[in-house]
Amino acid sequence: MARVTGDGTVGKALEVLDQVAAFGRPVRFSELLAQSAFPKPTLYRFVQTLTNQQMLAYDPDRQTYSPGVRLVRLAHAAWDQTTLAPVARRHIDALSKIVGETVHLAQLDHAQVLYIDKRNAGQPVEMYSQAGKVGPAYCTGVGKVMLAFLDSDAADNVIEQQSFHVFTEHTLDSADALRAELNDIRENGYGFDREEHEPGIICVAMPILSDTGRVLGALSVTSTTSRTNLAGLEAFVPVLQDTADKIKRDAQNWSFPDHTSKETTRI
Amino acid sequence: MARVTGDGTVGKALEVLDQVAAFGRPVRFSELLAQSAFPKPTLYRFVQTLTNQQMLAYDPDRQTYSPGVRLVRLAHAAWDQTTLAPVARRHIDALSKIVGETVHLAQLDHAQVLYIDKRNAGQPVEMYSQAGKVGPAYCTGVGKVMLAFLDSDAADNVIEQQSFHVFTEHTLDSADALRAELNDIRENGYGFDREEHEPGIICVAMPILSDTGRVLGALSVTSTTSRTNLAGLEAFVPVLQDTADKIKRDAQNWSFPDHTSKETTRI
DNA sequence: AAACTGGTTTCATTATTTGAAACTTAGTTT
DNA sequence: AAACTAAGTTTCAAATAATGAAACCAGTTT
Repeated sequence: MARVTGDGTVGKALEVLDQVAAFGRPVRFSELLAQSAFPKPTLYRFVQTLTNQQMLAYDPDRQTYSPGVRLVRLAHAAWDQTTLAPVARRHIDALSKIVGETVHLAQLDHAQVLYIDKRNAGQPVEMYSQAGKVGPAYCTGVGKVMLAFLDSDAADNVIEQQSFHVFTEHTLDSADALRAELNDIRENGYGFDREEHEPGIICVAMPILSDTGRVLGALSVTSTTSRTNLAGLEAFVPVLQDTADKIKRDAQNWSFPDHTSKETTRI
Repeated sequence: MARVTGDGTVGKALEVLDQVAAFGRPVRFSELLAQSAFPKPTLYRFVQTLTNQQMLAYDPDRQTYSPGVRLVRLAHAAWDQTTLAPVARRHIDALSKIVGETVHLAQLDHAQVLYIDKRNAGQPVEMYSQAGKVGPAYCTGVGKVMLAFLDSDAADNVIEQQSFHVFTEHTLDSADALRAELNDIRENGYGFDREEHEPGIICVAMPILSDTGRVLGALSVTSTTSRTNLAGLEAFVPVLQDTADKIKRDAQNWSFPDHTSKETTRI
């Protein structure tokens, strides 16, 4: 019988790590145990191991576990090497200046949208508090445009995992409704969020596709129904397209500076 | 014979993850193999597992691995729940406004200094590019003040792992020199970086200690020898102390808002 | 003091990891 | 095109590590 987790011991340990992170607050061992599939000593050892490895942090005063600092270090590397953020940075700066609205850069993680960067028109950026956040794929602009351009196996797989929780009266509430919408998006090359996630919040979203057609990520410009409407947002499509093209191009040419002997450098 | 890694299979897998992250750029399997202690099939399986788990990302076009996006999501949770950043935010904002110099907030990760937040006097913040960076503990202000207040077993362990690479003519170049310095710091309650890491760069650093005496992190105010000197920086000690106390207090009272039914929320 | 709760350890059983060797591509060279 | 090479992948028996029922050890509560 195939295990849910797969990937042996390492997969199980990472499952525990996710479980802790999902709590959103420091948790006690017993709380984890209560909702864990693992027997007590097994879970105990995983938690011990992860704590040793600084993947979890243990607060002896409160006797709680939370995600460890080692993750912050690793994520810095991930953000820098794997995400579109470093290549896209200057392009979304420019985009946000032109459109004067909030701009998001996102990628897919499992079946969710992972926000990688954000420009809050005008405001200085508060990065870490935003990047790393996840959102639903089926009811966000960036989510839908990315789904629309996945190959159909991958798309099916992701669609299957959507919750179709109804946030507003415009939320797409079924796989069929979503598939229809994805067809439209494929036709147009871009998509909207029509107050599907939060009332009064609308956006235009544009996929970032590689030359070979792989989905690299997505961009969106967000606004409110009090300031504009879908037609108003649609006017941004050319500049969004242009920005997406530039990011695509840079992402493909990007080659990492070879700092072979990297002694730790000044922050 | 005790393994270096310890922590069984999970520890080994995480060692591989670190190895990939340390490269600072996408790497091929063969590059990893060349510098790995693991035999080919073992390393191969670890890389496979980690990729399945999205802890690594595989680029099929270039046939390279890099740290995966799952880390970004996990780190968001870590930054939010485990680090001092969210509690310290308003205090370091205030501090940076008062002193008008660059302010750092750091914690220890393994034997290194991990920068958690930063205020770049005046400039708008560019967070992600900075938070997550690591630096040496033996030649930075924040590193030394944290070491000084660790209990002696932990300190010994960390000191043992320092490279004592000589960056400038003022860099402490031995465990003995460092230990002497740590004694002074323990006496005073704060410490300096006397151009030990980079010529012309100096700082005052203050540990953030819990009521029970545990090291929670450290704060520093950084400047240049062209703008001020150690005596000038020492004038900031009272306000640094005050800020550290406030962060300590808030960290201890901090209780996480209980969003039990956390549907994904807007970014 | 007995019962309970939350956390930790033991140890024989079981399942997983391990790695030498063999194999498969894909790319070069003769 | 055959022979060589390098990089990546699979096999399989032996070695090792993970597993979890049960027992144990604090503190607390009844």
